[in-house]
Amino acid sequence: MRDAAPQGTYKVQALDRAFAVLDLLGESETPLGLAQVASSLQLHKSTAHRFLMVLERHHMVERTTNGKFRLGLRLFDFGNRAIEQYDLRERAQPHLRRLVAETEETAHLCVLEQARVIYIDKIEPARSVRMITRIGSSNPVHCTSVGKAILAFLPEERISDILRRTKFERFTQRTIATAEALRTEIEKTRRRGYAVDDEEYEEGLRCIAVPLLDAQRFPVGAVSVSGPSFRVTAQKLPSIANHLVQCVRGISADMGFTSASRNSRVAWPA
Amino acid sequence: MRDAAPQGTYKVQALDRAFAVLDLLGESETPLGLAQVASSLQLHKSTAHRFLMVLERHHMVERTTNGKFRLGLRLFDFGNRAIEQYDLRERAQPHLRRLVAETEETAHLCVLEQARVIYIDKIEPARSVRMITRIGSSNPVHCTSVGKAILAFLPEERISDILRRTKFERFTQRTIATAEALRTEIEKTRRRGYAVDDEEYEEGLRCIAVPLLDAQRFPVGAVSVSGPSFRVTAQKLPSIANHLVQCVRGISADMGFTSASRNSRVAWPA
DNA sequence: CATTGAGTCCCATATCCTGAGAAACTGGGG
DNA sequence: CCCCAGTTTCTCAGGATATGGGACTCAATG
Repeated sequence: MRDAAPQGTYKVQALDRAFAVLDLLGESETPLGLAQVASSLQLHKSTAHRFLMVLERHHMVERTTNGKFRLGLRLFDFGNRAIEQYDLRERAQPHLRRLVAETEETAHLCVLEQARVIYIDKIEPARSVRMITRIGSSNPVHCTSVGKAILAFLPEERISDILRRTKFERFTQRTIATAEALRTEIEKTRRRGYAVDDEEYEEGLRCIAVPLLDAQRFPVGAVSVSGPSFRVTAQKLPSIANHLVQCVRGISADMGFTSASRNSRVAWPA
Repeated sequence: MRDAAPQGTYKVQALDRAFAVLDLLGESETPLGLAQVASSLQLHKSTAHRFLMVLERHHMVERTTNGKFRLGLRLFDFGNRAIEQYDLRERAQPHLRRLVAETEETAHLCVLEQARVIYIDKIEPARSVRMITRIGSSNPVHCTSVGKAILAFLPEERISDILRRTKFERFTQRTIATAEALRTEIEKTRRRGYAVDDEEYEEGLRCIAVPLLDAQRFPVGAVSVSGPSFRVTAQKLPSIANHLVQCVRGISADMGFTSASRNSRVAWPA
């Protein structure tokens, strides 16, 4: 769905196909039968079958009792290992919880990957409309507060690279649809220190984000607070931003991102 | 590490290799360079390189700033999707939290996959020695309370199948090392309704588990409470077991596992 | 400056994957 | 009970596809 045509200089057909299978099963709400997989991906049934058997041997997919396929728990294992290397998530959690307690709105923790932001954690207030975000999923930068927050503190070179790769898809009336508009928005963000998404991604949803800077003032991620526009009003923005800044400061301290530049950045790449 | 030789009738070399790469990166504490990957897996430099490039294109691995490779966040995405299909985890969480509050020990939620148990959630008490379990990882059935709890309520056929496939690796002095011994242990578990792991997996760690039964009284998982032996004493076992039973009952109710047998089990395979 | 080791890239070859097709199931309905 | 349609499983020979030898670059080291 996201990147339908995985082209590139290096190719291993079998891998592209295998990931296409996993993608398909991941997108699907319900488990799929062999025939469905084969036809969806235009694979020969015997090819699809072989792939599924191999994937099953690796526990990347598993079969339900009625013989259909769905994603396997090995992926869950891998996912946890992957995220573990970012101990950011773990360290940030207590701070996020406090933030949620203070604001009573949903908080997200994100990092930038390539030209998109990935949600690596979400904390929801005790009772609230449940947000539809899925941890692990990614969004474009141009229509999210976290995207703009990170963008604003990136070196110019990275910014233009990312803007070049962004498609500026429209989601609502207010979605920022051009690179120029986003540039002025970034400027604004940089000045006031926090980014706002005012129903630019979803009707009725307002978000506000602050970047998380490492010792070199490089944005390693961002924290946001999101809620329905009628609760997250314009007047409340500064107050929420303040909570966000406190939260981010706490995380920075925990991560050892003190202003004194660290001697090595080996363990903490962008 | 776990299953070093992924043999089977169906084979796709490229996939086996790709997963070996992911495995390697997942096991490794630190990111690895191309040369390390190639030599660890006995792959040619150029082969390893191509795989890593393709995996990177799919975001299954990513490069740190110093050019080394580690697991990518796409895996995190997949992992979350995989676990989402088990809404068990989500539903169970509040109950687990309460259980942890009551017992002040760590709680785990597990399911059975093939012949091993997989930890799909872990809740830790506010302050406690941190347990080393990693969510998503799997353990054999014979040395864990959850394994025994599930085993005890499985149909005979499945039990013998699993016992046949278990290697009865020893971890401590007390590890149950034979199928016969495990059988009598299972019998005991069935009678008293809860399973105990008395330092059978790790020195000084005692666990107690209760199975989570669906409407057909089929064990879909298990919940356990674990803590240092000096706190989780023999006298406390019945009391903890009681909390566990309450917890599991709550989850069952939430999942709709009422005693009245449900009309369809399509959505809930083993 | 030579040397060593890591990473990137190209290309002819043989290996490994592909997909046609047939067999084995499954589960309705007549 | 039998047949049929749909699905899954299995086999095999041909050829597309991944393989790995090797050349090249770059950086670090002596």
